[in-house]
Amino acid sequence: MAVHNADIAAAFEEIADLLELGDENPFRIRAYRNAARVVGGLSLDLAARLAEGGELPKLPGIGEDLSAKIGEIAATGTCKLLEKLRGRFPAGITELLRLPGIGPKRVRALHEARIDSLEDLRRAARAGQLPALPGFGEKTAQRIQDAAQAQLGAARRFKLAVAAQYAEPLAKHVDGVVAGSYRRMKETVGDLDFLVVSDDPEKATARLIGYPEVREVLARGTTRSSVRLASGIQADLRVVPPTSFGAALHYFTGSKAHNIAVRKLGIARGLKINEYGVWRGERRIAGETEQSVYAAVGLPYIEPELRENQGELEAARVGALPRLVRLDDLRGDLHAHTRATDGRASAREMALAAKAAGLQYLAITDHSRRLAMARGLDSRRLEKQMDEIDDLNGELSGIALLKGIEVDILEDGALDLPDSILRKLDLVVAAVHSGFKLSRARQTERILAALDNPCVHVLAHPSGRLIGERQPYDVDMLAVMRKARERGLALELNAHPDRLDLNEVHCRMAKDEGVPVAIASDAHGTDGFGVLRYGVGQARRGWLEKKDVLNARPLAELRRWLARASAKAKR
DNA sequence: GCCGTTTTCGGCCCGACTGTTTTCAGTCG
Repeated sequence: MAVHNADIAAAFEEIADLLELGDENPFRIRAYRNAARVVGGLSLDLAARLAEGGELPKLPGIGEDLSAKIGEIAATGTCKLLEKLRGRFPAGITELLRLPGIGPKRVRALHEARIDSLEDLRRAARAGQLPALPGFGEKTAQRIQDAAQAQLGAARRFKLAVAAQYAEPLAKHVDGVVAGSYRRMKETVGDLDFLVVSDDPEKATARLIGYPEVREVLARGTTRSSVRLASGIQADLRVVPPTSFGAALHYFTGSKAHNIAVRKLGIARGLKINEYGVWRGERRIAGETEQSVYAAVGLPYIEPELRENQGELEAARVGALPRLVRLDDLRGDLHAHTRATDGRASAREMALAAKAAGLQYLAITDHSRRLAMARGLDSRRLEKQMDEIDDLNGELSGIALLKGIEVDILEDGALDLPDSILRKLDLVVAAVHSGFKLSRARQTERILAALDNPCVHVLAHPSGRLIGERQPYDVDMLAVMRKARERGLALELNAHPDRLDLNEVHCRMAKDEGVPVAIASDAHGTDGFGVLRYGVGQARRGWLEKKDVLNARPLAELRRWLARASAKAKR
């Protein structure tokens, strides 16, 4: 059973939770949480590296002890400390920590009253036992009871595109900007953070509370308030004076780990950084803009998508920040469907919509025959579509159509259409749409075999995940990347907000491995190109620059790349 | 548990809101 970085991170999180329940040194607990975050966000597979006899890289905040624990968990799936801590508390008690309004102190109080699970908690709440516990009053007890019953423990996160539908109108309503993980373009958003500049906080707060979608006011203070919207999403509002705008925006954009790291840099320079500014003693020396905050600690501006304390501060210090790809860098789109299969528009309509979206080329890549549900194309229908595209290219100006296919990778790694027809296309995108449950070894072997087919140019949605719905299939992504590199192929970053696949970690891996990434809309209708902005957001979180993105190249250059990939295959 | 152009020991980000705790702890972001 392979141990993944996510498993190591989960073990460290659980250790942190259990140490917290044991009232251990908070800085030791923080060290474990930090290690969980660092390991979880790493593109290098640590267990695989160790299994090959390699060394662990030097990781920030991970010293001798945590390195040894990584080795232990990589080898055995667990570690002695974790097992010892698990023995100290009943199984499942950490789920209580996930409830809003409950932290380690109250979980301990519950534990002492023999309340050790969500089920125990519901029973005790119904029996009216909670208010009598130390540190609990009527209101706390009621809040916890509501949360336990509503299963709020499984903190709900919203896909970025869904959050956008709530965030943007509300930002307009309160005349503020959205900060938080939304601004960092994280693929899912837990709550919405709004920042309003005003010398009249009362008025700004009243506007939030008066928003028609507000269902519940969770907190209401002089500068900060929180509400829950009808959709279930929580919105937090902060009001600051104009002189503090930059410091506040920086603070509320996060991430928390990035902010802590920046504040530490401040401390080293004798500065205090909070949401009101950068302070030397009583004097504010910066804070009107985010740039001024970074400048105060000797750094250039850092883009929000990079602010995860995953190396961006070190890169900033040595002038090595990436110049992140932008939406307007995209010249074309390499994955779109038409009515011929499961799309909703004709090739002509899609071409015009792509042109209107500012693109210069669009690959038509309908499904292949195996995907019967989508009326996938066989060779005969594909030939017909190719003729249609030739005609359209003769007729349309300002947009070029590429003849392509999204061909299924069958379970044995063969492609769903014969090479004889695939060779006639401009672009072949290969994709897995079945057999998600294959073992890691078989899945990897299957995909590597498909990438060895000389006709293939791009691997679509490489992990197969659907955010919040379907786990990625188990595949050795590093092996896939190395094969793509060897063959001169690209990997797709499918920009559909349900997919965002490659994820940010794999984007960074692709960059490190020198594999170009195609940011593709997978549009099924003329309104399908708007999602490219989410793909670009994810690419930016993965440190990708214009030069790393295949479809940021002009058409002539793309054609040369496609020809080279094909020529390489023929050798 | 980590870490060092003040330190190998003694620090470790900072502030707001709530509820119950009569002066502040717990939780959250």
